[in-house]
Amino acid sequence: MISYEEFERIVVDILQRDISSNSDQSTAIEADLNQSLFIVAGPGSGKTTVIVLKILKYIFVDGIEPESIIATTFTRKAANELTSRILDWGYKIKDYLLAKLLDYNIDIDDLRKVAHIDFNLILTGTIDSVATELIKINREAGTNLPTVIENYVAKSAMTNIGVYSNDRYLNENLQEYIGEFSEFTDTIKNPTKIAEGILAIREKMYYNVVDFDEAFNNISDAGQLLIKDAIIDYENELKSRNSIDFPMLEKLFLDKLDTDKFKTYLDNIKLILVDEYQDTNLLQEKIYFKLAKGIIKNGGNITVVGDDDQSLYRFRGATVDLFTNFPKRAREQLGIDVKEINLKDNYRSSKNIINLCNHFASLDDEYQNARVSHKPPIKYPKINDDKNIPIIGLFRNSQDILSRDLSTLISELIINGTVKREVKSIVDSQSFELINKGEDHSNLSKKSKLFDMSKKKNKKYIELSLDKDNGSPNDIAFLTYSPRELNSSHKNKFNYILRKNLERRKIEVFNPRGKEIQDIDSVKIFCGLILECIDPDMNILKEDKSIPLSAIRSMKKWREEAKKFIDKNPEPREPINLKSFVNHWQLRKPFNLDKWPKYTRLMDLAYKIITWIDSLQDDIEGLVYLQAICQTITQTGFFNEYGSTIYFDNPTKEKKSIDELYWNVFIPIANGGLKIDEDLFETLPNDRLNIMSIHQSKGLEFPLVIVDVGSEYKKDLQSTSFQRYPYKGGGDFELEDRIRKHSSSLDIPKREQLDRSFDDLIRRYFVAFSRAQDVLILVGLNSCIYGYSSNSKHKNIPNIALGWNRNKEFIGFDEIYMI
DNA sequence: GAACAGATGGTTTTT
DNA sequence: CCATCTGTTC
Repeated sequence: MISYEEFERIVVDILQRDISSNSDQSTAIEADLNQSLFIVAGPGSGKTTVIVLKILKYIFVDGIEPESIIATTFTRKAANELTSRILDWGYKIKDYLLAKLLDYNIDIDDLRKVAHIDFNLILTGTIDSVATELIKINREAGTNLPTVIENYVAKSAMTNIGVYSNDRYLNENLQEYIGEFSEFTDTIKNPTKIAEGILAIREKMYYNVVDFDEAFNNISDAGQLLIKDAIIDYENELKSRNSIDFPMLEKLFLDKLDTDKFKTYLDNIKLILVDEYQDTNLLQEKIYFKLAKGIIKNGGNITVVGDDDQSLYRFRGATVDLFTNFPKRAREQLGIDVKEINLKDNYRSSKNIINLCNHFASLDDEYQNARVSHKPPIKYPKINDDKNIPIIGLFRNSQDILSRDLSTLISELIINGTVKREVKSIVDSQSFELINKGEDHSNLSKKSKLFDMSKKKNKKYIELSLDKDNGSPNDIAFLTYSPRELNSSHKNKFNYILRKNLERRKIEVFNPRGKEIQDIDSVKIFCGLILECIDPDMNILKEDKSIPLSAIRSMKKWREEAKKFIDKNPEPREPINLKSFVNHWQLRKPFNLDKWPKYTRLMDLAYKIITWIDSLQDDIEGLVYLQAICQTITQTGFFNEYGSTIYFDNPTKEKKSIDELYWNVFIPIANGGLKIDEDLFETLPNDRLNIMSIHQSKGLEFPLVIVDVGSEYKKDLQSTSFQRYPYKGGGDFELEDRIRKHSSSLDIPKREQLDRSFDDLIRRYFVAFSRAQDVLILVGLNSCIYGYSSNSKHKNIPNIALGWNRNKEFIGFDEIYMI
């Protein structure tokens, strides 16, 4: 339709993107239709731009039909962004071309072709959404499409059908087998946890394409036999309801691709583009390769884009080797030559931040063996650099002081638009070396010339500023290993203290994952009130000896809070107040009715109780919590005998139906099995400071990024080591190894479990550091940098995020300006 | 209410 | 492994 040169010109004119200025990008976009590509795209290298322009180039220059293109990515959020970018840019170019063709009245055929382009026909989405869509389009006439169930439904089904039935959870062999994947204990007795364990094993079997029959036939271990039974029962239950879960969906799609119905479809596709390919697992690779076979026959190509350094989804069966070895695997299985392109120019971050990221990625020698071979460092293409602020360190003696100083810094910056701090010292590699040798604190300043600034005459200052017109808390992100505000024993963690400090300074914080739903006050009262009504003296609770103690504790707490709440005599008091309502329920004494009903749905009781709890009806966050609870009540009712209904017609039935509610609704809530749908929070005002886990920050960027590298580490404790310096691989890696033995085409991972654990940690902090555009602040306790003293010995806390390597050498960073 | 034994649980993340 | 909670005993 148009030449590539014209396409390039239009992109400059209409989209203000100069492709030709970046040779890596233009090679990727310009490539011929039959040239498959392996694009290694470092952070901030504009990979979405490349993907979108590559698609548009094939449409406008090569005349490829949009319906013969598939583009997938890893998360729904990223998929939405990709789709809207394609539509936005695609229609901008189309409109421009139409106007131009009309003006000059060049070629009526061309005009017709351009006018007919419908970008909505490009199949974009996650692999699962694409699978669902294609299964739907290509289904046999008259077949019923299965419903895909969400994780919490799967968990409830596995708990009920797989673990609770036949009292499997009481079997010691099963408890021990699941316990083998736990770091600290030998047996797991909690039925919900056992169900999670079985689901994890099963999911890994799917994702590593294990032959189930073969694996199941060779079992002798009693625990494994029970797992097999649980999996079979679970799958039969789903089948009988025409439901599938996510792993089954991908397997189904792979199988369907072999059927005749799909043949016509495969004969017509010409391009598949996969983003975030480093997070692909074997099952997904098989799907992509099967699609690619058809595509290559049609003269098209498969292009994968990703960054091995940002692979964070091992828990989903992702294997970074599939990415690093993609050219080799494609040659062997598809018989094609794939061209490797490195997008190394970074348009996101300042020079200092890029230097830090490069340095960080190269600190650890062993890590280099896990990366794409000969990977070039990230480059900084800009010439003019007015703001090149050094990496800043904010370290204090206690969490209180740290949160106070950090929150004053943030609030001054947001409220005044600018903030200035004196540089106390500069920690450089020389001082790192001395610290590593265990030098006395007071000796350091003498030996390392840069170390102590406080006595110098020319004091140094660092000044930060936010964009005057557009600056907002949104420009700042606080990244942490865990966004939790409370620990397992409900004690406040640093995130909580920080949030309180910020709120005191009028900075609102957004941290939906900070609290589990069972820690929300109104939820505790709500659940406590329901329990008070249905099981007044806890008789049923006490009788059921298998309820985990931790759940009993939480439920007792809820009841106490509920009783306190009843004593407050909340509104409404007419026609009946809360106290008498609960009383009537406890005595099963009808109110406004002739006799007590034969049965009541739990939802009906729940809706009545809500009338006394304002926050669950009025504020947005309350409504989200309420919705999560109601969902649990209705959805889990699906898989059990009484269906979230209490029967009063005979005492045994009443007891059993209430006991079932404990298992299906209240124990999961108490054990934290309930997840809140974060999309529902989107109605919240967006001028809040984000506290998020590093995972959540993937794909995002912020002008100012604060990374928590050690707010919780006072000592070198084993319990925190997996967050900073693992001493062993852990259960996930053990499971990975065991499942891989049975995998159809993947070997047992070559790297040791411990090495993989280190690799993952390095990748995580690489992602964290590379989110920053202008300023990166590392925060933590002083003990993380200067060590802690115990029995007058100077001790260090090894920490990957602060520049240790896996040989326990403290290499550190080039320079950190301590404020 | 102190001192102690025994139990308990421990991160992240997606479709 | 270890911090923390619960329950018991003096």
